Amino acid sequence: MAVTLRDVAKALGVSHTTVSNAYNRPEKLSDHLRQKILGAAERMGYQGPDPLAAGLVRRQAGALGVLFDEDLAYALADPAALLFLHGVARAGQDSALALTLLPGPRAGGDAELAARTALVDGFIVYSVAAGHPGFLAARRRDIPLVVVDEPAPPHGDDWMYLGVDDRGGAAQAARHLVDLGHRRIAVLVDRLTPGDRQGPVDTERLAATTYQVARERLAGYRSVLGDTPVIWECGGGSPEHAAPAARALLTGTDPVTAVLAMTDELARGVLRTAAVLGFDVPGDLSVIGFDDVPEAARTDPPLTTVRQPLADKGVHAVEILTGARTSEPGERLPVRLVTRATTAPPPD
Amino acid sequence: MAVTLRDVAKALGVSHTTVSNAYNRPEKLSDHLRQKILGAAERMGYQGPDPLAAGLVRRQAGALGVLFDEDLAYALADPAALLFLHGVARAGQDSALALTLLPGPRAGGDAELAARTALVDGFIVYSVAAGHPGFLAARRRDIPLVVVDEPAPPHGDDWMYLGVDDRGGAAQAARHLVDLGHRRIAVLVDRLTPGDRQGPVDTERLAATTYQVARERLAGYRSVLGDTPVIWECGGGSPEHAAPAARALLTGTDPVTAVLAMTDELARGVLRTAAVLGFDVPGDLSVIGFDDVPEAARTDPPLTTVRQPLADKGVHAVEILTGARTSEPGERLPVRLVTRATTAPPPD
DNA sequence: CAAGGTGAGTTTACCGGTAAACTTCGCAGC
DNA sequence: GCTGCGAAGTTTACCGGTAAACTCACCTTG
Repeated sequence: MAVTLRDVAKALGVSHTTVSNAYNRPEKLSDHLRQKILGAAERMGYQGPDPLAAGLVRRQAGALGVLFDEDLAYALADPAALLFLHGVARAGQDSALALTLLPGPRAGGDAELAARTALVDGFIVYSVAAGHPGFLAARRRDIPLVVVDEPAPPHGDDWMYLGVDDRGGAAQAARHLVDLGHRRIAVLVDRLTPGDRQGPVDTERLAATTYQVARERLAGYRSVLGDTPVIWECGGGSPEHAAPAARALLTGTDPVTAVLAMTDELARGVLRTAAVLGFDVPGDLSVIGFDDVPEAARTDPPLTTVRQPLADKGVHAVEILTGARTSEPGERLPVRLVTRATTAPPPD
Repeated sequence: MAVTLRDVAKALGVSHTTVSNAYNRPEKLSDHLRQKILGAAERMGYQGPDPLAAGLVRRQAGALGVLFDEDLAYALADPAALLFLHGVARAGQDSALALTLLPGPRAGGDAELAARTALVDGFIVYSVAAGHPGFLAARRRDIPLVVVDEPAPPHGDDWMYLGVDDRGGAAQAARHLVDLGHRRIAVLVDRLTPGDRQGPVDTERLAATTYQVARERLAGYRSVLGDTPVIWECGGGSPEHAAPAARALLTGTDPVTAVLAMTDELARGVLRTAAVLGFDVPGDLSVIGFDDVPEAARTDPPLTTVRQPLADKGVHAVEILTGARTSEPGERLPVRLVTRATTAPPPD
């Protein structure tokens, strides 16, 4: 039987509220009494006010929940997600908020249950599929929720939303290639819908796209390139997932001279595969990524990519959640092309 | 005023317990009534049982707290901490536990308050200075706590502990260099005590070491090398922190032929500085790290290092905390030298 | 000297649930 | 026809706090 606040109060002959105040509102009692109470508490083995009980009556948990699309371990392995989390952590720290990473839907854990019962004051939903059970459960709770990137709000005001100018960034990247003279260009996308489907994308498949970010970036590429580019779905976001696609696109009957990868991770995969196949980048092949994760500056050669402010996005998300910043509906942060060394005019 | 469980019960003329059971124990009531209750709840805008209230009476939070030595953002930037977190996340997910990252002591946040009030069922303390206020507060709570690496238990049973064979690993690394013929060897350590002191370490400073891991690894190095090696304190753990030290050691009057870095991050810094200064590794200089983070395999040339099972450590920590694994007091996981390409006999 | 303030506690009223023990009722077994 | 029993609910007793309103003695202040 744990010692409670009332036990301490009884032992000292004071009211339990006074003991509570000794912990939470030192100014409400004399210093002398406060020391006496704290001393007695220590002696009696009282652990201090129970956080759960305090949280219940205060109606706050002191933590922010972060929801990812997949496994937590996967999210931590993704440089973009990680950088975002950096921003969240930094901002959360400033508000003395802990960060609660919710278990993803993949593993044994039940993502819905987790989101329904998580002890948090708000949710940050990072790039999650529209039907994600955890997301659905989180939405039902009446604590603030901000969606980052994905899913896009169907009506514009279903939930607070924070994204970047995916379409504009993609257009910039495509424009850069066209300006360099490229005509045979391929687009690499991780996924168009949840699942691990891979291979070239036809019109029908393209129309079935559910991921909003993929849709926007593709729209951006196509706004410059029209229908010409081959689009290839990789079935996953890691560099390894890009290898088969890169191999096919570089060694096929009509090899491309440039690849627009929808993420830096995929771009890294392309770079690696190109090196293995003996292609020179950017001599034989140009590559552009998207995100500008820290690794992008360290690839060989350094990756030309579209920079989005990932860490800032994390900071913004927290600020929107805590009300420190008002979000215009559907806010989108700017992006810009960072020209490094993986792009050049096509051979000949 | 939010709708409560009792409101729903009243509206349907059933007992509030029955409504509670509709959510938590479906088998305790008929399917028909359950659907009726869930439907009414939906209609009335009831959000489901309040997690805080449920947590209070159940005496559990459904989350594990993770405590780092510094800023959260810093911890997320450290590959070793991150890999550890991977393991924790994986294991936590299997137990349907959320991961609560506590704000560190650096930023505005009060680490003690955070640890005292965190809504968690247990603490994982990762490599934290002995006097860390958050750690002290966490210890006072009567929920399980497992310390990883740091601080070492003064008496062996003050808290559950999980570490690795730092001393043995360091000895292996030193032995490898000696076997190759190296005699002028320097040791790079991030810190001996909290703070950012940097420079060569004299006997007095060495004796003042408070970080247990540093102490153990140094002991391991010195068990092979004796008092001969120069020890240099970098004042921090990032690759950048290693640069001044490397510069001094390589360009001084009596340049070393090998560096034992206490972490891979420092080793990476040495590699980088050596390259800048035109030293060939391993021709002119041998370097050994410690940890074997993923980056270690990708340095140029790939880093010889002492591998410790970081992710497994995370898994173990969770298992110990949840009681799925019994920890022998002061358990230490094995390490082993991974010989890659940064070590060779000294020049001439 | 009465009115008003302030410091230091106390009283009272929740916060929103869950679990264990208990009641009822229909039905199978002997 | 009596006993036993499981299913389906209900009753009762907490869980461990916090906040707002109130009391009361002691000071100021005009």
